[in-house]
Parts: sequence; structure tokens; C-alpha cells
Amino acid sequence: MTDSNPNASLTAPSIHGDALPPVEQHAQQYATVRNAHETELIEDYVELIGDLLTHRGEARAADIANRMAVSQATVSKMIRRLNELELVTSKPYRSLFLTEAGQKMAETSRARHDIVLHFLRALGVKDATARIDAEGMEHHVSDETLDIMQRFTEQQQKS
Amino acid sequence: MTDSNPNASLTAPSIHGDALPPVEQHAQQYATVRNAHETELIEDYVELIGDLLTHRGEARAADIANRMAVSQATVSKMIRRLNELELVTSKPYRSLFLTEAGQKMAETSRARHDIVLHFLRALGVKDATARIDAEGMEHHVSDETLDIMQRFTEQQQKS
DNA sequence: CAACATTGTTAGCCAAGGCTAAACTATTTG
DNA sequence: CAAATAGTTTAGCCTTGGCTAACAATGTTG
Repeated sequence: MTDSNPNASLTAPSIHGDALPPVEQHAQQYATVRNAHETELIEDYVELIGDLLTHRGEARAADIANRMAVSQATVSKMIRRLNELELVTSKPYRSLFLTEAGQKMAETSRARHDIVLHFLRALGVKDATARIDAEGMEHHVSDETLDIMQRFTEQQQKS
Repeated sequence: MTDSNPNASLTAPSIHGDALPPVEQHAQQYATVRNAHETELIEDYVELIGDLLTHRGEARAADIANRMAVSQATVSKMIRRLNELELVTSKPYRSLFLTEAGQKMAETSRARHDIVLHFLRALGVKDATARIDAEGMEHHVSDETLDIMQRFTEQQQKS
């Protein structure tokens, strides 16, 4: 018996409210998540570098390592990748800078992050929790949902 | 200059609303996300196996491969891991079953997933989008936020 | 029941993202 | 200005989660 057997559900009736989505849609969901995973670390680094540049004036590997709770070696390796992707420019032993593409990515990421964070706070989530959740959620929120979150937050603030 | 220089912000005043969180808190955010990543694939597999068992009566590797849009070899390898973790039992060439621990994990996952999905729909997100977002978000939503989401959804349904 | 189709497994490859240890560069300070 | 300290890089290791190709088992069917 395979997944496409149309009678299967007759022999094993659902006790759940939600049935399984069609295979193609289901596959799409997982593929989208896998895809997000490939870019999200990159985005986190770029976003953090952008934040450090904005708030501190420079972005050093040691700061990134501390804030990400990761070894300096890991950061160094990652910076090489970011360089290859032309998201940052770096001279050995010097502060990092974002390329134009990097800046664009940092801004987009930061904006998404803020929308999610503010939305969670508007929902009534405690700040510390909201920050943790936002960090994890931001890469998995579609533009459509992001839009709705933003409107919700604005509504909330009016009242 | 390092991250802990207390004067840095004087020379580079923030143009953003949100300042950088303290290093320890920031590190905690990233660590939590990294941690979630380690378990989320496992949870996705277990959840899907549970759903297949519920809705189809059996869970075959081929079905999992199709629904996850992944090769059968990948599924086979993963099943070995799930076995080692004592989340599933399997005999070669036979359907999979969940151990007690596996069932517990599947239920928890399914419940979280449903709460997030229903919340997104209650927010006004289109079904297809909500499904994709929920798949990605579910592993990054704290219990606190989950609770709030559930209450929100219930509120919404009353009106 | 033999052949074919489907399903599952194994072997071996790859990239990503962690780590530690060691070497090197830059900065600070006695 | 030499030595100590701090920061950065490199080398080399490990695990995870993908993949393809080849092979093995099972199920179906002429």
C-alpha cells in the first residue's frame, strides 16, 4: 500500500481535525523550510555585522564570536564564506564591512526581525521570550504573514 | 576596541529604535536557535511518521521520502538514527512504528504545529501560506508564546 | 512461478557548521 | 621598544543531512 491509495483513510479514520495535505503541497512545505535553513545562518551573521557596525562603529570577529556564543575559529571560517558570497569585505586582522549586497541583506533581515519582535510584544509575550522566539522565527515568516503582523502591531499601538 | 567598551555607543549613536541586547542575552538567543535546529528535523520525521500512522495506518519509507521531498536513501539513514534514539522501531522492509517516547514526541509536535497553524489562520493568513510558515515556525515558538497564540485563536473563534 | 516493478538498504561522496590546538599579527603597557 | 596580552587565522577533526549508484528484498502479475 502506498501513500496514494485513496481507500487508506477508510480503514484508518482520522481522529485528528486536520487531514494530511496533498503530497505535493506537503513536500513544498518541507522544501521551503530546508531552503530557509541554508540562508538563515548567513542572514544572522550579516544582520549581526550590520548591527555591530551601526551600534559600535565596527564589527570584529571576537564580538561576533561572543554574541553568537561560538568559537572565533568558526567565525573566521564563516567570514571566508561571506567574503566568497560577496556580502562582506575584510582585510586580515581588521574590522569587517558590508558590501552593498550585504547592507541590503542586513536591512531586510533587521526589518523582518523587528516586525516579528514587535508583533510578539504586541501579542503580550514577555520581552526576553519575544527576543528568543523572534530570532528563531524570523527566517520562517512569509511576506504575507509579515505584513499581517505589522498591521496587527500598528492596530495594537493605536488603542 | 572590543564589544565591552562602554563608550562605543557615544561615538556611534544608534539610529535604530532597538539597541543591541547585552552580550549574554544575545548569546542565549542564538544558542537557543542552534539547539532547536538539532532537534527539529528529528521532530519533523517523528511527527510525520505519527501522522502517517494515524491517517494511513502505516508509515513506509517511500511515503516519507515523497512527503519530505528527499531521497529514500536519506530517509533510510534517518530511520537508523531514529532507531538509535529509540523513537521508532523498524524491521527491514516493514512499516515503521513509534516507541512510547516517539509517540509522546509526535503528539507534542503535532499539538504545537496545530496551535501555530490555527493561530496563523486566525490572524488572517491564507491557508497555503499558513501551512508553510507553521512548518518552519513551530520549532521556534516558546511555550509562553504558544499559550498566547492558543488563547488568541480561541478568542477569535468566539466572535 | 518467473519476470518486473516497487521499495528498502548500503556504500561512498559532498558541503555546512561546529570544535580545539597551534601559529601568527596587532595592540598595549612596563 | 620588548614583552605580554588580545585578537585572528589556519589546520585538521567531527557530525549531520543531503545526494547517487548499485544491490537486495518484497510484491504483483502475465
